[in-house]
Amino acid sequence: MNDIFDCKLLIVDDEPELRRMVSEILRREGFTKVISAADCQEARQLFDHEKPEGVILDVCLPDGDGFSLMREFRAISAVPILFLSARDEDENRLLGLGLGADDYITKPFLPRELILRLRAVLSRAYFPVVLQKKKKPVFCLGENEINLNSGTVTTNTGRYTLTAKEFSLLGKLYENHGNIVTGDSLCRAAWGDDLYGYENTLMVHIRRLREKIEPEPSSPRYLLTVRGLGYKLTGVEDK
Amino acid sequence: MNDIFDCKLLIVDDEPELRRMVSEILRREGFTKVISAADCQEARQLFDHEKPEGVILDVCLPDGDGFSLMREFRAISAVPILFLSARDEDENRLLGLGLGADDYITKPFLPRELILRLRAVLSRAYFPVVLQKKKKPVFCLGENEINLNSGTVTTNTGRYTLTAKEFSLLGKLYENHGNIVTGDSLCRAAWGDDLYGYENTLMVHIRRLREKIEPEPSSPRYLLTVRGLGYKLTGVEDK
DNA sequence: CTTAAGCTTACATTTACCTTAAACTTTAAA
DNA sequence: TTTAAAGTTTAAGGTAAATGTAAGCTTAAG
Repeated sequence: MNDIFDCKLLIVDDEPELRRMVSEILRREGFTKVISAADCQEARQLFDHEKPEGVILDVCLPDGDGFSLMREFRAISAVPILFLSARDEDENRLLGLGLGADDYITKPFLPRELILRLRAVLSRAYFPVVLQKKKKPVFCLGENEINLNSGTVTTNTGRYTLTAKEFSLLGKLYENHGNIVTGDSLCRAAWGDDLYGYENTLMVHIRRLREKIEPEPSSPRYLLTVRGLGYKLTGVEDK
Repeated sequence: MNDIFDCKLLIVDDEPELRRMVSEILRREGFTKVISAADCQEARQLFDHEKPEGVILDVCLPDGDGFSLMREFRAISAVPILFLSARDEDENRLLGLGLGADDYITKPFLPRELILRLRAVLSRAYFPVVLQKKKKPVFCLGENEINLNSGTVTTNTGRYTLTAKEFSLLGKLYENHGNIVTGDSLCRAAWGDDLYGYENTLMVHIRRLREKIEPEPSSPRYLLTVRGLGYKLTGVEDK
C-alpha cells in the first residue's frame, strides 16, 4: 500500500441512507475501495472475505451492537476502527475507546470531520510518522550482500543495482524468507492488484533476479522454485 | 522504547491547576516522564531540549495560540499531538485535526477519556499495526518436523520438500488430525470439485507422502489407513 | 478359500517452469 | 527533439519434475 486512499474500507450501518452518504463522502474524497454491510452477520462475512483495512462502525445495529462486533474484529485483527453513533453519552464514548476503537464520531457530523478523523486514523495505522524512516533490511545470501536501502547486490565479482521490479520481488521474498510465496502474491507485490498480462513475465523477472543474486542462476541455491506453489528465498542471514 | 509508558510527555497549558491535574492523571496511569510548560516560549525550549514523544497542547495560550505552535512542531517533528480546548466549536476542532493533530479533546473531560485517547494515539504512533499475515502451522510427527509455511519435512536423515498435491493432502489431514478423513474429502482438497480419473491416484499420492513423513512407509505410524472409510493422521504434536 | 479394498512399482504423460531473443516502453542524455 | 540506454513485456520452443495410469501384488474380513 502506497497511500491511505488504497485502503479498503468497510462501512457497517443499518440505514441505507447513511451508508450511501458516507460512501459518497469517501468516494468524493478519493477512496476507491468502499464496501458496506447492513448488519452484524453481513459485516462478519465481508470482514472475513474482503479483509478491509479500515472499518466505520455504527453502534446500533439490528442484530447486535457495534461494540461486541468490534470485540470480535479485534480478536482476529488490528485494523483501525472508527465508531459512529447517535448517542452522545460519555459512557458509550469511553466504552468504545476502551475496547480499542481508534476514534469515535457522534452523529450528526460534518463530512469534513469524518474525512479528517479517518485520514488521521488510517495514516497513523499504516504510515506511522514517527518510525517512518525505518531502515530497510540488509542481509546476506552466502557471499552476496543485499542492501534493500540502496537496492544493490554486492557479490565477490562485482556490484549490481536492482531494477524496480526486481526490488519489489526480492523485498516480498525477503519479508517471507524461508516460506513459500505464491506467484500471485509476488505479482501483487510488483504490479499491484491490476491484472497483468502473462504468467511468464514473472518468470523472466525471477530469472533476472537470479542472475544477480545467484552464483549459478541455472541451479539456484537461494531463490528456489516450489513447483505448483510458488517461490521461496532461503539461506538468508540478517545483518 | 518497549512500552507507551516510556514516552516522554509534554503538557502545554497556562493554567497551573490544569497542568497539575493532567500531570497527576498521567502519573497515576503509569506515565513516568511528564514535563510541562506554561506558554509558547517555554514549550518551544522544552520541545527542542527534551524531545518529548507526545504532546498535550492547549489551544489558548498567553503568548500565542496552540495551532501555530503545533505548526512549528510539525515542521520539525512528527510526534503525536493531542489538543485540549475549552472551545467546543466545530471550527476549531476541524482546524486542529486538519493541521495534523492526532486527536482533540474538549474541556471539561473525563480523566479516563484523556487516558484512552492518549494511549490510542501513542500506540498507533509507536507500535503500528503490522499487517499480520496468519502463519500456517508447524508440527511434529515423532522425530519429523513438518512446516507448512515452507512446505518442508525435516527428518533426522534429511529434508524433503513437499509437492503441491502432497502439500494439499497433508494440509487437509492436519486440519482434521486425530479424525478420519474420507478419500473423497482428500480428493476435493487436492483436486477441487472437478471429477478426476482413477481411485488409485489418491493412493499413489498417499504413498509418496508416506515416503516423506514416515520412518517406514510400508508400515505407517502416523498416516494410517482406515479400511472402508479413509485416512487418519495421528501422533501430531503442535509446535 | 474367496473377495474386495488397498498397496506398490514402473512407466507414460502432462504441465509448470525455464530460457532466450526480440519487441516494446520508459528514462536519461546529447 | 532526437538518440541512446536501460528496463520491461511478449512470444516460442524446450525440459524435467510432478502427476497420472495400469497392472500385478498384499492384506484383512467373511
